[in-house]
Amino acid sequence: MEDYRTVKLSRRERQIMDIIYQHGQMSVADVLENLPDAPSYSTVRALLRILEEKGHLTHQKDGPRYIYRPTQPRHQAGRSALKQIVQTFFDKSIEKTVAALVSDAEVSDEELDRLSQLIEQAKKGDPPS
Amino acid sequence: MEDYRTVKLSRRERQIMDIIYQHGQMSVADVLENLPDAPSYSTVRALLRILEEKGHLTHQKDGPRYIYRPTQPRHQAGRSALKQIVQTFFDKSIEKTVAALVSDAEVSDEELDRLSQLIEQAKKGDPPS
DNA sequence: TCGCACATGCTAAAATATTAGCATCTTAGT
DNA sequence: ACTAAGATGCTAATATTTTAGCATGTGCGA
Repeated sequence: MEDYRTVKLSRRERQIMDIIYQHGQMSVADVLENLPDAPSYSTVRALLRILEEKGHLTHQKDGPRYIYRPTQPRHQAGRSALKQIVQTFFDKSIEKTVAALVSDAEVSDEELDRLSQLIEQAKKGDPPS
Repeated sequence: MEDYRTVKLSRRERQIMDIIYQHGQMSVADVLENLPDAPSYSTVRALLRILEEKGHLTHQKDGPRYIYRPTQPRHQAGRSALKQIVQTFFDKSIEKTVAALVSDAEVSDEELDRLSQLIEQAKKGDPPS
């Protein structure tokens, strides 16, 4: 699946997708609150409708209002987005990418330990065939 | 510094920035070649000019042609982009992000070993004050 | 139940992004 | 030095995005 962030999406559309992925699901009002340089309510509604037409969102009714959420699962969208970043900025190298992540200075020793475990598991759990 | 991918950039503008970050520096013709749904030469030139006006690119002359490259260093832009992804898709968790990276199945054992080393170094090299 | 608050449906205007074309300049080779 | 190939400067048309406004529907509390 193609990363929606590289797909033919306009600036506002991308902003909205990002916000909704971050929160899981949102009403129009929720999106409006979280949108930088917030436009009008109507504007947000129009964009949500377009994103639904394009197949990136669905909505369900919650009382009088619509609740929107992504059609593509979050983890899957995250993977694609990550892949795109790795390719663009880190020469497709997982190593360089992780290096950038852990050099953030705000990563605690506990977290680093958990990362070590994570990698050990990856080694055992998914050996090359 | 703000991630240029979340900044007020149009679809084409972002595409171009990504391509140039991926390659380091490029001529107009280079960009054109690498642009999906390639428009005309003039179009690409116009976009490069706009991106330069906005401060995201600079150019220098190389013989008869312009060579464009980003004003913000690649590693810095990469960090910002990564941060944005971590926030949007992985609940700001480095751990979840790395988990997604190493579960890619195409990560070799050698690479996983290097990752382990990387994390050990991070633990020793940058202890919390 | 009734009405108000607040939601959506729809349409259309304004702003911005995208594109192309022509005139002009500059380099590299003859 | 001259010229052809190919680059940029500039301007303007087209397409798309972004926005707002008004009419209409719907749920919840008095």
